[in-house]
Amino acid sequence: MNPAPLPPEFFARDAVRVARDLLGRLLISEIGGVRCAVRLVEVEAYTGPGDAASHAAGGRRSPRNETMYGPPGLAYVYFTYGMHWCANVVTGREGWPTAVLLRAGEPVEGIEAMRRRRKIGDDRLLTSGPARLTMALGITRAMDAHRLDAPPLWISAGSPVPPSRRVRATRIGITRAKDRLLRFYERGNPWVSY
DNA sequence: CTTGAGATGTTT
DNA sequence: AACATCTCAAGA
Repeated sequence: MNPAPLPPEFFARDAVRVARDLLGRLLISEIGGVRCAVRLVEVEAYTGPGDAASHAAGGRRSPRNETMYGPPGLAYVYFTYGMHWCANVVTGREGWPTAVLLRAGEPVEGIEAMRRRRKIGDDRLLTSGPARLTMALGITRAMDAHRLDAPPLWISAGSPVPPSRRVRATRIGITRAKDRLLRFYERGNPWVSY
């Protein structure tokens, strides 16, 4: 795993700050004997029990969201819409459910493997959505509660770098607060939001 | 290139 | 209902 991983301390902070510092970093998977990497270009912070959009809204606990209450630096992978996996990183302090959803990336390594896992002709749709991202990288339930500092899934500690080309983002509903959604590209313009 | 609707399947 | 994706359709 030559690119050194981000240590658990990196995630032990406010979710919005972690989200901001995640943009431009490499998310790397080694699954099924293949190494794939994407540069993160779109993330979304879930800020705690007061966040109505969070699985832990109101402090709710369930078998599904249990990982959110765990220590920072864990992957929280959940099943949604009866068919898709979405990957988050747990942030903040243990027992205080906050996380950052990994929404989109730019393919950097293992593009052929990503094309095999995604059955679509348009490369722009390879990793331009939270579930497209997990499909391309081979992330499933098995990665839930995995500590994100070693294979099969981790994030490089290398300096953030802007994407080299535009990657389509999924369309976001109007209920999403701008201060929780962070991305490098917005409607074609270089853009970083806080 | 953009928007929109309908189908898909499970958790809450 | 959910705010993910795919497909097909239509509009600018």
